[in-house]
Amino acid sequence: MLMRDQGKLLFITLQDRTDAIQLFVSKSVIGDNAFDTMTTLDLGDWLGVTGNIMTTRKGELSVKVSVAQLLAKAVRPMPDKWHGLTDTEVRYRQRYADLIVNEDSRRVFAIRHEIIASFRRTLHSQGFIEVETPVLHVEAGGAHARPFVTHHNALDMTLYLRIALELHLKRLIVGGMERVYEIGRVFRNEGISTRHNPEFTMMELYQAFGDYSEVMTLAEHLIVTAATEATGSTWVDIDGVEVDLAKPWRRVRMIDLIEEATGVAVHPSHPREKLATLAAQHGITVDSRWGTGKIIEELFEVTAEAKLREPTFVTGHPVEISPLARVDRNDPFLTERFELFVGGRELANGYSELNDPIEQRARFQEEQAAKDAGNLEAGTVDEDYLRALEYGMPPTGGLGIGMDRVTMLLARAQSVRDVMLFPTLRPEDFGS
RNA sequence: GCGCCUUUAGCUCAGCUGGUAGAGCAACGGACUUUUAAUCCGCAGGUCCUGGGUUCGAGCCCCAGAGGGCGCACCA
Repeated sequence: MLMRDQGKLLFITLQDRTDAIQLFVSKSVIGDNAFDTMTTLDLGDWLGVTGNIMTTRKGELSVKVSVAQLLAKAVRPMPDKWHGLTDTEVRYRQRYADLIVNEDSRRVFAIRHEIIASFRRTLHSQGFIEVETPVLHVEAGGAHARPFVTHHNALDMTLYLRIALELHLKRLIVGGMERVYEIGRVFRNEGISTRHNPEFTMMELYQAFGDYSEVMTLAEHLIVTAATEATGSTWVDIDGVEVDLAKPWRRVRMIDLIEEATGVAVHPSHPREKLATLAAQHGITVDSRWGTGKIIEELFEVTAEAKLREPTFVTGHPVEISPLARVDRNDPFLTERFELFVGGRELANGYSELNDPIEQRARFQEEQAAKDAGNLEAGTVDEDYLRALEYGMPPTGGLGIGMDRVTMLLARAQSVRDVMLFPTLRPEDFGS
């Protein structure tokens, strides 16, 4: 609440999560004692009132207070009522204070909620079942990332916080659930930036009898629908330019984007020496362990990725960098995979799932070999997952969307910390 | 991990060539019966992020450290 004291009259702005209303408090109405108590109220106190609706002379809809009750006292001084709270560190550490004071902060988290609710409605309407899978993993698979490591005392075993939802959800496709999704936290033990927080929220879905093309269509539908339902518009700001998400999104192969950018046609089947030379010309230090697929990915990241302002599905990732994706039915060196880029940022990733247990084992073994050679992000052989595939997984399309980044886009936030209620920070020093 | 920037009252910020710390709002005391962050008068409020150093004297200069921001790296 915020008070304007006028002697024998008080004007108080009372605010809750939905709106604000003015209170009109007259000394002659509530009596001297009650009035004196009211004048001791402070900015931020929680107040309950009863009274009649009235309009003041200036036309402000108000509650003419007959009874008021202090519900809770704000003992700590509120931030400045005009300038608000702008110190980013305090806004992130003391989100409660930020939310009390900054309407824009409340707006961002309202949008975040509406986006997630919209996703759930869309998926529900298309027959997807929401599930929950383990956060504590015996092996951290489904993505290339360094995991957080923890320990279970009673079982005396090492456990990893999940880096992806993928492998458990596909076990459920094997189990015949056909359309499943999970919206959940994943953890990656890596750097922090305006686009990265160690824990973040992913939505992953798997659709039996689908493929990467159908899943791209679904990704587009999910995000455009969420934009409309959460913000009332399909327009977003990308690097200062207004872009309409409703315009159909381009689909283009990674190797074609590299050719656009460099003027040189590339393909994972080309001689490694040729690709390594091209990469070096673009300032890439080529690691001796990289195959042609990894070099192509690096070329894409350096020459093309940052230019992808408008929503773009980049497709056809090399097999080498896509251990869980099915090989392209028309090109044995590429996969039926895509990543969605908006404003130069990756928002989503998906593919036609690899469902051949023999080929999957071979891919896992390559991952394991890379890990043994010192690649900390490489995967391992997940025997239970292979056993699941041996029971038979139907052709399946899979999709993962970074919910925080979608929220950044739709809420027009500049940092991922602005769309997470409690971003990861170093611990605060409270003295001793 | 590297670079740049930043840290002064509860909040938002000033603080000159090094001379002993300020404003507005909030708080506190008082006046006011139709105000819209913003009436008027008065009063109080400080580990100038921390620790060293230079100096007669440091918020300011130097060194080291801490928190935060941004960029790079990392993040398929």
